[in-house]
Amino acid sequence: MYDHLKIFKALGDETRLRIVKMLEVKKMCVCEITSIIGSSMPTVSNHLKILKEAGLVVQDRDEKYMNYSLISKGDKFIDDLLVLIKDIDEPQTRSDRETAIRTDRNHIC
Amino acid sequence: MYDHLKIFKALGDETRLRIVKMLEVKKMCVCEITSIIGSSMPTVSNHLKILKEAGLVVQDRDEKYMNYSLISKGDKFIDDLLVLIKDIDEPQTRSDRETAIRTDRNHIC
DNA sequence: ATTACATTTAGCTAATTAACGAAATGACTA
DNA sequence: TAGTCATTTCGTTAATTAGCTAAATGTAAT
Repeated sequence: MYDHLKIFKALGDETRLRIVKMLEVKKMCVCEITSIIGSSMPTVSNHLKILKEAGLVVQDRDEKYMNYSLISKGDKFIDDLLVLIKDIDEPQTRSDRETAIRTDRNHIC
Repeated sequence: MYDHLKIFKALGDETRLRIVKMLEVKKMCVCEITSIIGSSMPTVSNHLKILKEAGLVVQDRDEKYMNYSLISKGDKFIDDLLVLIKDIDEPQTRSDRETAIRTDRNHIC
């Protein structure tokens, strides 16, 4: 499967698009994302893997947490795509972003 | 399902991405597309419906043929996305485009 | 070492998706 | 009205996908 197809497949899933839109506002660890998405941790972890393999997100460890964030300087196609996605403003993902801002990982994880 | 998700789902299928890339080079009727894609006409017709409902392609009748083409002036998100997609150059879709140029509907349909 | 966060695997549902052939229907042309 | 291109529907099959729980493993901090 070629890269661009992989990218569109990654984004063509509601849960993964929700995750991408949340990561626009802040870096998040798996358990924060899990608490907002409402799926199990293995499920969320797998979605993150798919996003990572599509080149959309990157991970870095922050002490005991694994932080996920949108890739900042990657492929031109992906950078431009992420700019386009920033303009998406839709009730579910907006609510997720507001929740994400209010969420403190020290209370959740 | 909200619009942007519908768009990514439409593009997250190899056959439909092939169709989009072919439509970059010319308007095509269903039987031309069918002959290049190699699926049955009902199948291709359904893919075109999905692309149409995502707002990516439009149709217009040209005599006995139904021409499909990429939307030229639509939603800003879609316009920008189609610009990004233009840069995709990958063996399968390139070959499709070359075939499309060489294809004469009067011989095929 | 133990704890905490994360990932992976396995085995399992359930839902969705893509495809087919065949047949009926539409839409338009000649 | 007969022919052609296109669409839709039906019934079916096969593959993929998303989700779960449970359990094992990895990784790093305390």
